[in-house]
Amino acid sequence: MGRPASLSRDRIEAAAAQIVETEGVDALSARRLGSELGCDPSALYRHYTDMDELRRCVGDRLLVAVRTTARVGEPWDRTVRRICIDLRRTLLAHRRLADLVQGAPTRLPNEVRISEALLAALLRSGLDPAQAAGAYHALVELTIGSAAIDADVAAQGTRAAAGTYRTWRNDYRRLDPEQFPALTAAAEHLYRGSAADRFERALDALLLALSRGTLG
Amino acid sequence: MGRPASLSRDRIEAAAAQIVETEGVDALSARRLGSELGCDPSALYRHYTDMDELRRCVGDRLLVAVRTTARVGEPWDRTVRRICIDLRRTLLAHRRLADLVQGAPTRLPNEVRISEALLAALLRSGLDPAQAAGAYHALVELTIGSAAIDADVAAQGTRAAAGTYRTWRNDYRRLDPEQFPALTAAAEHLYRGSAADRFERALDALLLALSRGTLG
DNA sequence: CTGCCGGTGTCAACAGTGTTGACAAACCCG
DNA sequence: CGGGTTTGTCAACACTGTTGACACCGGCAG
Repeated sequence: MGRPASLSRDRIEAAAAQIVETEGVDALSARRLGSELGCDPSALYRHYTDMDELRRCVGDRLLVAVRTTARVGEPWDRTVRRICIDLRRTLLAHRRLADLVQGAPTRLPNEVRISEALLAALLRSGLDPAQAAGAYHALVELTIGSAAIDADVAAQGTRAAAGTYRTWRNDYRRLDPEQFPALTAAAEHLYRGSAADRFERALDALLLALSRGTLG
Repeated sequence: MGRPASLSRDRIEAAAAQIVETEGVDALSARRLGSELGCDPSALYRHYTDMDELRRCVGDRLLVAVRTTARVGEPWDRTVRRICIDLRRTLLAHRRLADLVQGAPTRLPNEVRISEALLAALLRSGLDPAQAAGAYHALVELTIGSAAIDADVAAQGTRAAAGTYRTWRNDYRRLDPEQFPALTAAAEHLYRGSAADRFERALDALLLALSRGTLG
């Protein structure tokens, strides 16, 4: 009953995802989305309580790109590593998508799927559920944190990012060596290589600690 | 020469920090700050190019609370641990302060001070500058990530946070065990204890990996 | 069939936001 | 005293999320 719906959560989220992919999350506003859908902005409030709820749903939808199907014979730590790297890459693929996901867990389909895959791999490693939960939290914090920190620079593209990193190194190097001996000494090595490499090394360190039963 | 200034970066930032401490960063707007200072909002643009620049400066100012003076005879890993925990606590102390700091490094006074202290401790451990830089990145990513993830819940206060965590556990527990065996099995142990405890365990795992020269 | 109930989209409006360009006040220097 | 310069004021623009009244229109009951 009622007037036939021309909108649906699916159609709305598809259009919203399109906007986010091409223009970044900052371009996603009620009016912009309305014009894309050919409807009044206020119509969106018939399907979502908030723009915030809509944003969370779009954020989760974009997480479909994270692959979680475990490959046969793959060791647990390779699975975990692959998922975390994929998750981080997906978060960085769209400008500031990380903003939509960080904070409270959404418990939406894709997030649940990724959590299940991570925990399954951790349990497969022989950890008991409590230890697996601790490891899960540590891995997610590192992954989301890395994505949040790198989001702005990653949005520039790799060429521009390299220039930005060089600028930062120079800024640190130019500090007074008397006052900041460690920082000036290490300046040359800060923000070296790609952010992805730095993340993977941190991830490997954490995974090694996990495999030795350090955490939990 | 020129009209005598009634505003200054110091006075502006002090008022802004006051607003952030009492009402959270969302309350910090040009108009709100102007009314606090008894001046027109547009006057702020004589002292900062952007509201974004102003926010970064305020964010850095609030980092004064992070203690970095190394205690005599303190082992390097205790120093690192203390600074990271203090940094995370400070970021969580003000509603969404983490938002102001994450992203690009500001290279403002307090951030430089904290970076210097962290790198000094890492160099003291015997790492070479390149390894210290890698360790620094890993530690900062974990710390900022933890703060970013916990920000919303931490703003509720510890009592309400416990209830929120219980709700999440219940949501995960109620999932279909056929489809999500690992998640339902570990649900009981997710978001257990305080977020600070979870962070410290992750931090310890990372520190242990560092001390064994895993990273870098 | 009529009439109404209720879901859906439209419209106008409110209260915010950051930001800019023209203007005026107030000082220093020549 | 008359510029020149800095600093704050004012009004305006282009946005944002959100709400309440209204109109549309289908299915169901009488």
